[in-house]
Amino acid sequence: MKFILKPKAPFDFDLLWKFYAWGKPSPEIYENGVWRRALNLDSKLFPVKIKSVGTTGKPKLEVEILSEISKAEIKKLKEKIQWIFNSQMDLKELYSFLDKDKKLKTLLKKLYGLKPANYATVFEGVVKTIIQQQISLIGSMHITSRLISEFGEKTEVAKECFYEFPSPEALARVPSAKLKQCGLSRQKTTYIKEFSRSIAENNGFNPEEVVILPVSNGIEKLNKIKGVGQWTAELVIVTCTDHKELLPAGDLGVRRAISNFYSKDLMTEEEIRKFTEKWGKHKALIAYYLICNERSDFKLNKKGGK
DNA sequence: AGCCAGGCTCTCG
DNA sequence: CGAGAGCATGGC
Repeated sequence: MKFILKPKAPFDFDLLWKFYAWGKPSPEIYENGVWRRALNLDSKLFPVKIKSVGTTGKPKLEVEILSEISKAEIKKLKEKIQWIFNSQMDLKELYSFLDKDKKLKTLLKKLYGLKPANYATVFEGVVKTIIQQQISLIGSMHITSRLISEFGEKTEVAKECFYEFPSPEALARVPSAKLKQCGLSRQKTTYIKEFSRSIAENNGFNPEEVVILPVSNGIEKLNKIKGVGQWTAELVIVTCTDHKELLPAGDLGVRRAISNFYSKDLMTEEEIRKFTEKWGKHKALIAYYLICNERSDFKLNKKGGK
């Protein structure tokens, strides 16, 4: 079955994936303008395909579900999809803010209609962000893809594979040695297994709660997870919740993007915090725009991947 | 070839 | 406390 989603304008569906298309399951795959992945709702797996059938000014997304689905399930899935694409986000305030700044204004032309995606779940966000610690973004993407291909749920429709991120249960069950084979360090293997097991066993901590908590409480909760320090917690907050006022100022990528844009030597975390005070509640979004701006000429997977 | 890349925990002094 | 070791991969 198919239905149409109408995101809040402006919204450029394809723009985001120019920066993140990867060709391997992340678990989403974006090819030729079509985004696909499987989504797990209450232990049922739904293969989903999405493409843009509108324009940036009048955005429309065609959503196709390639399995049996009930009315109630459609409603839930729709909410999930809107969440993942942040499609209802209102960019008006951000844009009038950027427009008043001579330098930031230049971002509007290139990145008009860009919205940041959210990770589908906080669980997925935490695991991915732990993998990203210390190593390069590309390196972490390879490892994450292997994890998904090996241990994620998948379903095939018309010879196309749809992947879902591995469940806590699945990752808790996988022997450490097999996780390590994906390229994870010994420590990261332990962090991910312990975190997965604590959720699978339902030890009272539901990471998804973080979405509705105030930032400081969310970070506090996340910091209790072994393997999650300040950097990881802050990244999870900006990539998994609506708290876009938070800026992960200690992140090297953020520091570089902001410093470069203003032709300054790499600023320290403190300098970044001071410098971005005037950005108010738009901090994370502006930083996100700067990172994508930097990446416009940056190509992933040059060699076609292995 | 070897260093660096979107850190974190544990250990030691 | 603060500094330092150790860890893993891919890219340059």
